Amino acid sequence: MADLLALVDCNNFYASCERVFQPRLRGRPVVVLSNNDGCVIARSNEAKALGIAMGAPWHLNKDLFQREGVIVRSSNYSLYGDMSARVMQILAEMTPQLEIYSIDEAFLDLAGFEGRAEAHMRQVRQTVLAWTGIPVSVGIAPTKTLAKVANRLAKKRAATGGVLVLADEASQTEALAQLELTDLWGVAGRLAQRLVALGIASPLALRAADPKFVRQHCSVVIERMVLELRGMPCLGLETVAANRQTIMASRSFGRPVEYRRELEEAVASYISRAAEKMRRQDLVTSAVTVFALSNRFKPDERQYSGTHTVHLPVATADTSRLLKAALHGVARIWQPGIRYKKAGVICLDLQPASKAQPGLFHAADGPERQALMSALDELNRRYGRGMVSFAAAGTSQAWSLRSERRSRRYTTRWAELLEVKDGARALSQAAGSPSRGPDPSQHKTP
DNA sequence: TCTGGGGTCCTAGGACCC
DNA sequence: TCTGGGGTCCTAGGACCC
Repeated sequence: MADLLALVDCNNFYASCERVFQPRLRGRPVVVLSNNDGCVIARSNEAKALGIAMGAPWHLNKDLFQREGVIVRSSNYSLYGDMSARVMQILAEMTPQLEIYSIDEAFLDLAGFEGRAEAHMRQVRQTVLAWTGIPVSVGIAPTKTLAKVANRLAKKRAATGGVLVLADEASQTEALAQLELTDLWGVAGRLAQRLVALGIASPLALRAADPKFVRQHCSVVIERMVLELRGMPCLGLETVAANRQTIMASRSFGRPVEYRRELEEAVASYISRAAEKMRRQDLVTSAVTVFALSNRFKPDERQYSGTHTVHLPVATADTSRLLKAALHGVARIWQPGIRYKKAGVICLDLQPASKAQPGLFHAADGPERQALMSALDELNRRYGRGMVSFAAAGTSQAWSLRSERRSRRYTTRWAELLEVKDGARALSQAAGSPSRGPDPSQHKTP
């Protein structure tokens, strides 16, 4: 039999956290609201029983909340982050391998617990509850997708005592028979519609589907899902946290924004938040996306979604440099006459500041560019395509060495990249086009 | 008047290369 | 200059998750 893994999921996490510190909330309907108190992002079981939906806008439900005596809390992310760390700490102490999947979920490797997986996880569940006050549910199965299924049913069926094992095909079949397509992890409305159109109307039908067929008509994601439902693991346990790829800062506006100045001010504050986050994590970015959207809830207003990415000559987490780039982005996407509802910035292509790669070789259009293009060909021949790439930056063209992370499939080491960089500079100079970008050798990485 | 914020992965399609 | 196939890279956008 395949190794088992467990999914531990905190019940109604944010609502449970509030209860830990306010015992009077126990047994009563509790909801937690999003940042601007805009909509519901967590509900206690009692609140769910009242029919309050996830994401329900507060302003449309105020009356209901009042009538039913629902206790409404603003979110307190530092509290939730702290509680999460305590829960994860306990899980890590009780099982050797785990993947922290989100603030309130973790996958645990149960290899080595043969024959006592369920008993062990009941023990874990009791310990977490006793030491933190947070109730959790546990699903145990051979694959992540089935563990999600088990977890969902463990939450729903009181008789399970919060732990459900789906180790064999018979129990898996029985479980899947009770679910809708959209109960599966990774299937939401659109995908479910597509599957139904293909004649696949239930989780059991999906399990029985031909993997190649669903890949052809949907995607490789669904193909994997079919195999996972059959108990064949396609999604491994990622015990080492992957490096973050993007950092975003965005907000909805309390009232529509109609002046460019206002949008610029908002973007400036997002940039400073994002830059702060990056510096805290010792990261730098080499491209910033700016976006701004109209109000999608007002179909009679003109709809607009503007987005523009600005490539930076040097990877940085410096607020003023990022701001300059972002304001350039605002200039590109600004449309007068739009009532903007939301905007934000996304810092892409994150790299550790200590390993940040310096160096872009700016080139003008025209003959110089031709010369650099042939230099690029030469580099591609020498080092393989993709090592040296070409990026548009405003009206000029920029040469950039791709980050080690982006080009990991070329398995190139840092020393070799330096060699490529020097080669590129030598070539561009030989081609009669002095590099006008910052001199990479002068650039001090922090 | 009031409807979250922060992520990931995948695909399609165009540009460009050999 | 044209032809075509095979390939990479980039971006936008869709879909999903918590």
